[in-house]
Order: sequence, then structure tokens, then C-alpha cells
Amino acid sequence: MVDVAARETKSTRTRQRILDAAAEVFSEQGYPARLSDIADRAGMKAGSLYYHFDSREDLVAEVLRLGIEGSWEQVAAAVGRLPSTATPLQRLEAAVRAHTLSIVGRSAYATAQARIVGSLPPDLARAHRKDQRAYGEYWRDLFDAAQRAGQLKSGVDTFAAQMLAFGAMNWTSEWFQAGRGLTPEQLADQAVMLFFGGVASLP
Amino acid sequence: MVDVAARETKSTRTRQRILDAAAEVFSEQGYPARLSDIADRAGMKAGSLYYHFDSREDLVAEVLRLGIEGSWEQVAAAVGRLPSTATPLQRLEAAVRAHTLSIVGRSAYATAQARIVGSLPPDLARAHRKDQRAYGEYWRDLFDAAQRAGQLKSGVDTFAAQMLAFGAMNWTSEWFQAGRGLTPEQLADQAVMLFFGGVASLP
DNA sequence: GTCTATATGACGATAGAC
DNA sequence: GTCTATCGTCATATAGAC
Repeated sequence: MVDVAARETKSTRTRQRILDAAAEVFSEQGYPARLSDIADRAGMKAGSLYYHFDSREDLVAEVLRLGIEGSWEQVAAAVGRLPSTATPLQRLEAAVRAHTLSIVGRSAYATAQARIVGSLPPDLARAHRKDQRAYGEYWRDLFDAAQRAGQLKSGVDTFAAQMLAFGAMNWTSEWFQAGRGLTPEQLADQAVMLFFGGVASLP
Repeated sequence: MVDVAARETKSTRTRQRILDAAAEVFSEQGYPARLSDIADRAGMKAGSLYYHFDSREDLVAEVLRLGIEGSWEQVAAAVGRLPSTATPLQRLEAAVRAHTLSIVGRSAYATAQARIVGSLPPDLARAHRKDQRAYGEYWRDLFDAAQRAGQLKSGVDTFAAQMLAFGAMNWTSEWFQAGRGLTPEQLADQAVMLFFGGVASLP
């Protein structure tokens, strides 16, 4: 066995613990969170972080990457679980539901990602944009398929619709509190209903 | 004339210039923006800011307040311009259009507010929440009226709908670029169409 | 690998001249 | 009112012991 990626050394486990702590702290405090707070939660001293990460920015970048990756995996899995007879619109619906749940469903990474993207210094923002673009293109394919199938209202700008949807879904990390009012699943239902059918009762 | 509020001393003009500069810088760099950058743009040195504001937090708080105030005024004006025969749903539509335009339509304050609200330290967040709540209740009245008039789809959770809408609209400050693709007005149309009718072509 | 201790550098904030 | 100069604080990052 020489599969380095899969090997579980003490180091990789600690690194993971640090990342988990960082995701939680960033999701609570936003970008200005201090390394000492992250170290505290990981059960170590701030200086010790540097054995695992070269800099604060490296740590932030990794949390951001994992945030997108996590949502993407959940969304892709949900879409993949659909029967092959599912329509493009149903696939898009499953994606909206899954992404909303990935934000709200206690994924500190997804929440942190959604919360701190707005305050990134230029270099981190640039690095992050590549991942965003890749995930965005996955969504664009979903939109394009639905549009080609004639399942989208005429006049809909798919790019604007996609970005408006991301805004609505990602912002839930700021206000949604499980147990107060809606469950995560009910919130996802609301998002799907609103996004595909709108709030108005009259056509 | 002893109307202090309306008097235009040099001090109030400078104060205004600082606030404008701060709104721009915060809208570009997010919460971590430096006072020196703000001072630069206002044409002064960082230390001089303290003649006009007691602390960095005071300055941030004022920008936040003006951000909400500006959107609110634009929205209220748009709703007020409607004929008295307008339905509750039409009033809500006007609000969505106006709020979207207030974010995209080059209001640095609204953009800054939408952008940095996620990274506020606890005390600033608490202070800001009062303003948010007041503006939110204005919206809640619009929603309630529409619901009472039977113009909202049954099953819609108005609070969730409101917050999802805010997320979608405020997030536009992160991605929308006038001149590339849609105009601000077209974007507002998209937001209205999506929010009230959804993207799906089939009912 | 994690610690303590310290270097380094930023930034917010203050004091006093003008 | 704005400047220059400086203080104090705090966070990132490094060095070296364990």
C-alpha cells in the first residue's frame, strides 16, 4: 500500500481537525476570524498551525475549496440518484433542493464558503473564482438542458436566474435557524417552489 | 435659521465625503478594508478621520445605516408612486424591482451594506439588526397584505420567501456588472419574473 | 507534532503642532 | 480641521526547545 492520498497518518488527521475548526469559526465570525480562535477549537496553539499550513491564506483557501466541493458532491449525488427518466427540470429541481440543504444542513464548510466569499483579498478571490466557475458550469449545463427541453419560461436569462438562485440559497446561512419555524427540508421545499413556480397565485 | 440638521458647515461636508469614500471602499474590499484606504479616497490622512468619527466601528455603523436607509427610501418612493388602485401584489413587485435597482444602481452604500453585513463583529451586528428588522417589517407588511388579498400561492412561507428574495437581490452586488449582458432594469425584470412567476414554463 | 517565546509588521487610535 | 509623529495592541509568522 503506497496510496499516499488514502493513508491516515496522525498529520492528516490533525490537518482535518484544523480544517473542521476553521470552517466552524469562519462560518460564525466571517473572514476576520483569528487564527488563535481556530487553534483553540482544534485543541492547539496558534503557532502550531504552521506545521500544517504555510499561511493563513492557505488555510482559508482550503476551506473555500472544500466548501464548494462539498456542495457539489451533495448536488451531484442527488441529481445522480434520479431515475434516468427524470426531466431536465426535475434534475434542476433536485439540484436546488440539494444545494439549499448543503448550506443549511450543518455543513460548516458550505456555510463558511458562502459567508466569507464577499470579503476576500484579491489574490484569494482570484484563486477561488476558478472553483466557483467550475461549479457554476455544472449548473449552467443543468439550466441549458432545461431550456433546450423547453421547460423554462421564455424570457428567462439563465445566467441571471442561476446567480439569483445562488444568492437566495447561500444567504440562508445567515438567517436560517433549524428548529425555529421551518425544517431544512421545508426550507428547501420553499426554495424549490419559489424558484420554479414563483410566489404569486395567479398565472 | 437655526436648523442645525440642514446647515452645511465644512465639517458636515467633509463628513459626507468620508462616508462616501468609506461606502465605496467597503463595497470593493469588504469589511477588512483599511482606514488608510478610506482616508486616501477622501483626500486626507488616516488620523484625520478621528476628528469626524470616534472610531472605525462608528464609521462602519453609519455606512450600514445609510445603506439600509437608501434602499428603503428608494423602495418606499417606488411603492408610493403607484396609483392607489394598485394591488398588494403590484406593490410587492414594485418593491422587488426598486430594491434590486438600489443594490445594482451604483449605490455604494447599498452595495457595501449587502457585502459586509456577513462579517460584522458581534456588537456591530447587534446594533445593525435593529435597522434590518425595521426594514424587514416594512417588507413583511407588503407580504402580509398580498397574502391577505389571496394573491400569494398557498403554501408559501412569507418569511422564507422574504429572506430568499433578500438573498437573491443583495447578492447581485457580487456578480452583476452593468454593460455586460443585462442592464440594471433588465436584471430587475428578471428578479421580478423569477420571484413572482418562477422559471418553469409549465404550471 | 506541539509547545513557548519572540520577532515582525499592521492597523487603530492619540497627542500636539500648525 | 488636517497634519505628522507616535503609542499600544494584536495577529501573523518564525525559531528553537521538548
